[in-house]
Amino acid sequence: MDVRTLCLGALMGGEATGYEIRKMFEDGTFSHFQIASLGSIYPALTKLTQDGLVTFVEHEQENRPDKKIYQLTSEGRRTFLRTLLQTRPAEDRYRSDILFMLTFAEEMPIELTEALIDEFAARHELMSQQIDPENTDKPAHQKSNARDENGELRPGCCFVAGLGQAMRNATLKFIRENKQGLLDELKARKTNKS
Amino acid sequence: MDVRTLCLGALMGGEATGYEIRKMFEDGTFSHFQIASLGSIYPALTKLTQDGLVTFVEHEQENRPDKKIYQLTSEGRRTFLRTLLQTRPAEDRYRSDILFMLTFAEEMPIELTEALIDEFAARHELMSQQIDPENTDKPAHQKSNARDENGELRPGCCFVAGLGQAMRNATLKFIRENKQGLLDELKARKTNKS
DNA sequence: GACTGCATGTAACCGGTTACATGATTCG
DNA sequence: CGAATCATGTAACCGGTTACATGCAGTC
Repeated sequence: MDVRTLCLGALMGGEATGYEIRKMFEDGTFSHFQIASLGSIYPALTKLTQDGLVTFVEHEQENRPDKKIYQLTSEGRRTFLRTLLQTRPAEDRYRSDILFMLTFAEEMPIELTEALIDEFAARHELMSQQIDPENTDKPAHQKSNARDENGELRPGCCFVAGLGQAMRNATLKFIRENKQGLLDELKARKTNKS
Repeated sequence: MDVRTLCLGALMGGEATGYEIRKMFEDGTFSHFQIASLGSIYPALTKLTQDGLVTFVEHEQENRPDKKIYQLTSEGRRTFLRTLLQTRPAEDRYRSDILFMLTFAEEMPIELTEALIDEFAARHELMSQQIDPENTDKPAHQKSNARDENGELRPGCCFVAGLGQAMRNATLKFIRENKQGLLDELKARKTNKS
């Protein structure tokens, strides 16, 4: 799925600026399973405007560059919905340098192994907080995209967020339960060899 | 982490052909958290050979193109280890078209939602079988990379594989427990609206 | 007869990242 | 006083994917 489609999806939850769209992928609703950087979002939005799938209203701001608040056109909405129906979703892909590196735990100093595990846990802990199912406490002006026009939580979002949460919890639990075991075994091996 | 480094890592478990390396990322040890396609592996291997980080022996085969069996040089090994020590691992990224699509469950026919969930579950189930911690039953000629020269399971690999397994299990469990709930809620909403 | 697995390789293409440019404000 | 947040935009670059080329063996 290219950034254009992703942007259309982001705008399904209501109007937003390019900057806010990035936040949805960085912090918000979509952060666990899609990414997109500003360098790709802005051109995508421009292209979508040319194709008539989105429109924007320019809001002047003092001491700040003008805000472009984007919105789906009815054709944009239709196009996105059609895409949903027609797209064969690509395979999921999870990339993790840390896990790749940990595969070689034997070959590196134990302190590094521990540091890597801790960093892994810390990062996931952070994400975990961001998805917190009842992230209702966020300031109202933040486009969360998880609610529809009536302010109701979209069931699809709940489901997906819940799934993300379940994954993270399992990850963190596994680390809590197995980190020490790994470190101990590595230590044992080292003393055996020397 | 670029494909070159990934290839070096793949060869840490012993010699392998380009084709076998791809399998490690497709099916094997690394399949859950890194990917690499043949189109990137072969050029990477060529480059690594030029740089003296790997060598290969050509094995003639009948009725088949020659096999190039690659192996780390001692410099390759050193380089890889240095990379492990020096690299700041990039952020983990999980991309899932299916989860993105499911976010918009409200907007699509219930059958599609169900089909997507089922496909998601099926794919994860498949991966789950591939990582099966005691995947000892695989034919011996398959380079698994999970064992060291003495045939012992590398503790790092165990840990990472276990983590992958824990994630998958949590995912599948969540789906079992919440799929029907989501579908029911979607149905309820539809009848409410009409 | 078609497809999959083994086995290597090349090259066009494309998409996204990174980095730069600009600039005020607020927080630590 | 520097860093981060808000806010947009451009362009070079790069890395990897996709598709093509080749060919035999075994399976469905």
